[in-house]
Amino acid sequence: MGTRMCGGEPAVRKGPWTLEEDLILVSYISQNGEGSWDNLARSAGLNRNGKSCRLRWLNYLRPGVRRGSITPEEDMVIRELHSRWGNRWSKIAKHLPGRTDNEIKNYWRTKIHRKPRGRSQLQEPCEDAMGMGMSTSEAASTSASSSQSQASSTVWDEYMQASSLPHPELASFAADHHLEMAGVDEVAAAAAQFVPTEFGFNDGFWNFVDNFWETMPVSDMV
DNA sequence: AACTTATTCAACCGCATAATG
DNA sequence: ACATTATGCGGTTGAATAAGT
Repeated sequence: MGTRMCGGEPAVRKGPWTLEEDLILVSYISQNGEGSWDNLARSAGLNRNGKSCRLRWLNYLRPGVRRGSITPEEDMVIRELHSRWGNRWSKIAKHLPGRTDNEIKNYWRTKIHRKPRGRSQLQEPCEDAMGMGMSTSEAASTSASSSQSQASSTVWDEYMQASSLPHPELASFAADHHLEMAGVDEVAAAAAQFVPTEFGFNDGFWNFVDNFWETMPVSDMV
């Protein structure tokens, strides 16, 4: 996989992103902003198509993207919103700060609405993740995914040291994640005090978000 | 230890819609 | 009004790895 050759011409790269590509993409966007993805890919010198760049940025490299296990509160929100909207992953993701549609979709498929793949279908019935005690596979997944997600964190480590990026505006964060949520202004204002000056959000911010879910009934959200 | 099966999740694909000329 | 291009979304796949035998 990865690069495919086509009549000797180097094809547009596919497959997993390398550290170098991540760095190129991040530093390019930090200087020129996101959008115009096809053009961005060309201008940045990335041998990728625009869609691939967009996906990589939105799901993994963008500041504020939250990694790690889905919390019980998030699980609850996902279930509630899915019951209301169905597979509207991006819409659901807007109500889960830092989570992406892709991540929620994967979570739903693998943890909530488990549909066995592969040969043996006679596996255990849909185990309900409501138990929330993360199953053994959950714990395993953290280490399983480490190889790839670790690449991203390494990128950030290097990037943080090498660049002096302006801090992303909280407003844009709120716009990205809370747009349709009731009380967005209050959330943004209250969360602002936790936002550190460096790139990214600190624990206080996420604690705030977690607490927010406890106090904000799902039914209050648009 | 070697092999098989199950699981996870990053990334791709195709389609729909929006934006632009 | 139409054609073309860009963007966004949801479904699906496949490599990597864990778990089981």
